[in-house]
Order: sequence, then structure tokens, then C-alpha cells
Amino acid sequence: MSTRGAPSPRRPPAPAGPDHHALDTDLGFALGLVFRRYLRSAGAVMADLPGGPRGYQVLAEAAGNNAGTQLALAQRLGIDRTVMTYLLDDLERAGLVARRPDPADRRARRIVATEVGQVRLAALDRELRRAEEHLLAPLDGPDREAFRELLCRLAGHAQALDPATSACQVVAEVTGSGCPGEGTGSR
Amino acid sequence: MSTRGAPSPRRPPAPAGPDHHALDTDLGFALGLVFRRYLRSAGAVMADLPGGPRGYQVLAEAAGNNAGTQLALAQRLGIDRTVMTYLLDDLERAGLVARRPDPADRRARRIVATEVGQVRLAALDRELRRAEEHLLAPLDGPDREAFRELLCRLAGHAQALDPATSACQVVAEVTGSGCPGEGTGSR
DNA sequence: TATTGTTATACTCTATAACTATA
DNA sequence: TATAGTTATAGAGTATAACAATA
Repeated sequence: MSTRGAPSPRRPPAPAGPDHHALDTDLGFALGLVFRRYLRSAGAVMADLPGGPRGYQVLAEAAGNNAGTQLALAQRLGIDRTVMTYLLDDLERAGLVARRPDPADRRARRIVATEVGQVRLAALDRELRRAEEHLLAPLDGPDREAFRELLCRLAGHAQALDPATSACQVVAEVTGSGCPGEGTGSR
Repeated sequence: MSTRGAPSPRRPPAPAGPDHHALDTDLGFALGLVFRRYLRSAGAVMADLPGGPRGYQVLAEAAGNNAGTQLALAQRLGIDRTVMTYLLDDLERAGLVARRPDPADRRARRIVATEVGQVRLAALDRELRRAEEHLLAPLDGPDREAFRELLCRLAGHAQALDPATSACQVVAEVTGSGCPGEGTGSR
């Protein structure tokens, strides 16, 4: 459990009963199960991408020319700036992104995606789409849409409640990459 | 990213567009967002429980008298047996569970919840229930039920696809506690 | 003096392997 | 010889702090 008293899905109560496996009633556990399945597919897709999911994030920003400087990118994605250095080292070594001098500030580097990187990103996106569809496969058309809609409504609220949310921060937190200044000591 | 090319939620494509923030279409990201919100609440609930979410799992098993021996418990929950040792040390020190000699095998220990542990568990369960309800608050009655139902259907399929799934394993994997024999090297 | 990016150090957590005691 | 549990060691990953170049 990385830094915080890391939270989790679990299957809940049944006030005292010995047979403690009421999967149906446990929302958190079900969420975890479904999310994990998505993570697995997405993970497989990004398995050989340097930096994994975070590498994907960076690549996507770079490809959209949203990246800006290294620091800005790190802040936007909620990645530590020292980690960003390693991440970019790997992505650059793989020929997917490049660090270019910022004409306005000689300290800063602007991050851009190479052509190879853009092609790679497009391929990744296609595969991720497929993974999503695969996840929803058990639901038929109308149910699938209903689920999407309800989930998005929940997600909207969740995001409204703490707005400082980038996809990458979600990854980091959910995935156990710690948040500064906590530390449980639970071993 | 702990051991595997750890997967993640991300917001997807928009084939090339610079404004890359199509939250609505990204299932994985939405899932991550919602799940994280649950993790936060659940994490807060278990913040001062030794072992965090895994401690909860162990406590729940012990309280249900399902625990059996230490090894059996570890296997059932998908926890490494060495980790189980530390976990139980902490829980025992906190007076929540006890290791009792197994009458049939003097090597083994049977794990049971103390009275304090049972009370604590009941309180935790109540709070977790509330956290669940809070998560679903944005949906009204029928929508809430619909969401639960759809999610459980997906979860059922997910579980069917890899049956060796305990709640604790889900925690471990989703949360970044690695799975043996992988290692990306992505830094 | 403050800031961008890099490098080095410390800390947390997990897994692997060695060890003790029973079987 | 194999198994339950414990302890010790090493590896992966992150954050913290010190550093160089520029503003």
C-alpha cells in the first residue's frame, strides 16, 4: 500500500453472517472488479510502451501539441517533475517524443511527438477503443448506452467534487503511486 | 508503476484533435474517476485500521470464522504468506484479531476476531455502506438500481473470465501491488 | 534570488529466499 | 522430506533534496 492508507474495494457486511460473500450488494467490489478488467486490457495494450499508462498520457498530450514545457506538462498530468524526466528519457529513447528548446526560455524544453509517436498513439487509441467495447460486451445495445450514461453522470459528479483531476492523477492514485505527505506505516 | 506495465484509465482519442478531453466518451476514464472516489471514501474509513483495506479483509474473514489457518487465509485472500505475518502482527497488536493454536496441527495458527475486532468491523461496515450510498447520491432511486444492476452484470462476467478472484486480489492488482514475474523497467 | 530540468539519496512496499518448528 | 509460520535480504518505485544552467 504505497503512501496512503490505501483504500479498496471489498465486499461488505451482511451484518454478521458467516457466509460473507454478498457480491451483488457490494458496489465497491463490483466496481473494482470491472475496473480491474479494464485495467488489464488497457495494460496489455500499453505493455510495451515506455512508461506504461503515464507514457500514454504524455504521448497524447505531446501529439495534441498541448504539452508545452516539461514542467507544465508534469503539472497538468499530476506527475512529479523528477519522474517526468525519466519518463521523457524513455519515450525519447524509443523515438516517440522529442525535447525541443523553447525559443523564449533557454532553460525550458518543449515536448513534441515525433511522427512515429503519432502513428503509435493512433494505434494505441484504436486498441483502447476495442478494449472498451470488449468490456461492455455483456450488455446489449440499450443497456450499454444506459450504463455509459449513468456512469458518466457519476463521473461528472465525482469530478465536480475535486476538480483538480487529470486522467493521470486518477491513474496514480488508483494505482497506488503515492501522493506526497501521507505515509501510513501499516507496513 | 509497480510490477506490470500497469494499466490505467485515460481519456481517449478524438482521432487527432488538439482538444483531447472527451470525458464523455471515455469509459475507462469515467470508471477510474468513480472508482477513485469510492477508494477515497473507503480509504478514509479504513485510514487508521492496521493494514488498511487488507486489514479489513482479514478482519472480516476472522469475524466470520472463515479464517481457518493463517496460510489458508492468505491463499483465500490472495495475500502473500509473508505479508500475512506482518498484517496479523499489526492487527493483533491493535487487539482486533488473535492467533490461536490449532488443536490438530501444532505448526498452524487459527485466526479469530476478538470482541473488539467484531465491534470495530461492524462500525467499519456501517461507514462503508454510507460511503456507497454517498457515491450513488447523484442518481435517483430507479437510476441507482439500474446502475447497480448493470454494474453487477458486468462484474459477473469479469469474474467469470478469471475466477481466481478474491476481493483482496482485486485490491492488490488495481492498487498497484504487483503480480510476480513481470517487471517493466519503465521506471 | 527564483525557476527549469537533472542527478543522487532515502524510504516504502513487495517478493524471494533462508530458517525454525513441527508433521 | 514436506509444510506452517517467521525473519532477513534484495528489488522496484516514488518522493525529497541537492545541483547546474538560465532568468
